[in-house]
Amino acid sequence: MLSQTAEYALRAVVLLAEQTPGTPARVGKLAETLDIPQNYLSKTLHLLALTGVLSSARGKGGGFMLARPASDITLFDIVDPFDRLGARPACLMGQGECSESHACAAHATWKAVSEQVQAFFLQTTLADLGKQGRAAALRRAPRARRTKKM
Amino acid sequence: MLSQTAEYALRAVVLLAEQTPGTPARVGKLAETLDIPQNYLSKTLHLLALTGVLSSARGKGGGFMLARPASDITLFDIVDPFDRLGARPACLMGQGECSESHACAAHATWKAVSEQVQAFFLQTTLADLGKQGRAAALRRAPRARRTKKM
DNA sequence: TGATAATAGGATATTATCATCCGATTAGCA
DNA sequence: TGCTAATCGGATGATAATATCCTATTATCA
Repeated sequence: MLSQTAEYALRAVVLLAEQTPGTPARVGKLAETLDIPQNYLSKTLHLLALTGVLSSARGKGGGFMLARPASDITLFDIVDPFDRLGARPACLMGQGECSESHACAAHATWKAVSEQVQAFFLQTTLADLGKQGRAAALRRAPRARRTKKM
Repeated sequence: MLSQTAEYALRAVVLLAEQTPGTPARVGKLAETLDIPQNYLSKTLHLLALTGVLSSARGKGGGFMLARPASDITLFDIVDPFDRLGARPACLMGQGECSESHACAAHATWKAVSEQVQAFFLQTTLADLGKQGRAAALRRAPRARRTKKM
């Protein structure tokens, strides 16, 4: 679903959200905890600093930390710089223009599902991830109708 | 959302479903119509023939055609050989085991959305794609709450 | 039975993603 | 002001996905 890079970013930011606010965390420590290549994570987090999700401090005692409250950071903010969730052509079949009027074969059916995915990333904040218990407010999906063949 | 290969497969099979049944279509013609590299499409369709979705005939007058009625072929059947939709670890954060008991931070929230996506592929058949008009039976997703920053 | 039209499929090239290396830059502290 | 700890970031290497090439195989038809 997500690229490796976006997944790294997500895991690192979730970890940062658990840190005591105001104190930056070193990339080396994060990378070790999460088992992610350090230099790679460094660049990934750097990009998130450029987009305003994180703030970074160089030099001794430096590191990365959230740039704003967890409740103000959506999963979209974290993932989009890497996976372009927004710019993605919503069309399943890769058709250039696939609007209501000029729809591809899968358009109508896919659109509803696709919007739910986008809404999830746009609406879920870092803070929401903490409260796992009552997060099942989202209604469950219906069970699959057929079993796989193959 | 889908890999290039899976998208090619989907578009080709949709086109095959529109063909008059019983008469195989040549890869060369399909590739030209869909603007897909011919040799690449050839292998893609060959794999679908191996999984039983298509049947193929060699020699003069040969080609590919659906192996069973369009209403018996789900999008999952077409896409899974390439993108392993089923085997995909359902965990957003790439955590190895992410069950109800030992859940990652995003588990509960993501699960509902993820299941809707899977259900879409499992339930939607090639035949369904034809009837676009009334396909909006699937309820619409709620509108996004926040606007993007960046 | 030979010519022709089609898929079958291995080998290989191309491209994008993922990852590493290492020097440059910056900030804190003695 | 020099030493050290950290990010910054370009260059480069490794791996997987995508695409092409070319020959083998199979079936139809004259």
